[in-house]
Amino acid sequence: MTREEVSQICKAMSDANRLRVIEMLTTGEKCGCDLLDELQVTQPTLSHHMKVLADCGLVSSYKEGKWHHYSINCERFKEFKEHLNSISCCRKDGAEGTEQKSCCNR
Amino acid sequence: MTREEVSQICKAMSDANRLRVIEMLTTGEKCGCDLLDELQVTQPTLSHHMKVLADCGLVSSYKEGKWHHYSINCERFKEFKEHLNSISCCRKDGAEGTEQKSCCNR
DNA sequence: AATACACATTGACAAATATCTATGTATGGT
DNA sequence: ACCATACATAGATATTTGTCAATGTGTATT
Repeated sequence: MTREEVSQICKAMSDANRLRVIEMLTTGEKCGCDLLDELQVTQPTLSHHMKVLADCGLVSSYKEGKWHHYSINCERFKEFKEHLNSISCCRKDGAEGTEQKSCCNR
Repeated sequence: MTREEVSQICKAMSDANRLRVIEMLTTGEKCGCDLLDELQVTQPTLSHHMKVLADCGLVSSYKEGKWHHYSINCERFKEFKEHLNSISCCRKDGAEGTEQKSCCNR
């Protein structure tokens, strides 16, 4: 997963309404109208948000009659989480005594 | 961690330059000038990005003489990753046979 | 004191984003 | 055939964002 892809997914998740959608989808797939009931936005706005979530690959959908069913793209979401988990914020070597107080190359 | 906090952190990570900064900080703390050497932005722009990263709590800093040393706030970053990991995209019960093809409440 | 360096702040601007209203397109029911 | 529902698209607008040039502040060096 490239840095651009990570940034695109983060951007998709940076909106509270879209985060809410993702939370709702964790309990199983939903149609747009179900999502719309819970959010304080108009239908075109939801449509826009779902496109953003689909474009970055986080959400999949299929059409059945009138309804579009949305669900989390589990594989994609896992890739994303694993990428973040691979970003370590602590030094891995056990040498606690050798902390470098300054890394500045000057 | 509230949804607003998650969205704020995601927004901070939604910029490729800021993601690059986070990657660089995984190898240890850096001063602004070190970061500036690697990025294709001016100093005020970097200053802006570092403020965004600091405001959401992802990055800490301290001043030493002329230099500001930046590092990842490990605790905060871990909180964030754990929050994401807690968002499951698959059903947990082992009942593969009972997949619901439609969740639409209509 | 004068200069150089590291960084923040201010103000400006273009691009991106979230949101809405209005409208179009299928689909299903009466 | 008509109407209601579910969703997308187009266009408009206000806000946010990324970026820069100019400038200010503190620190170290000469």
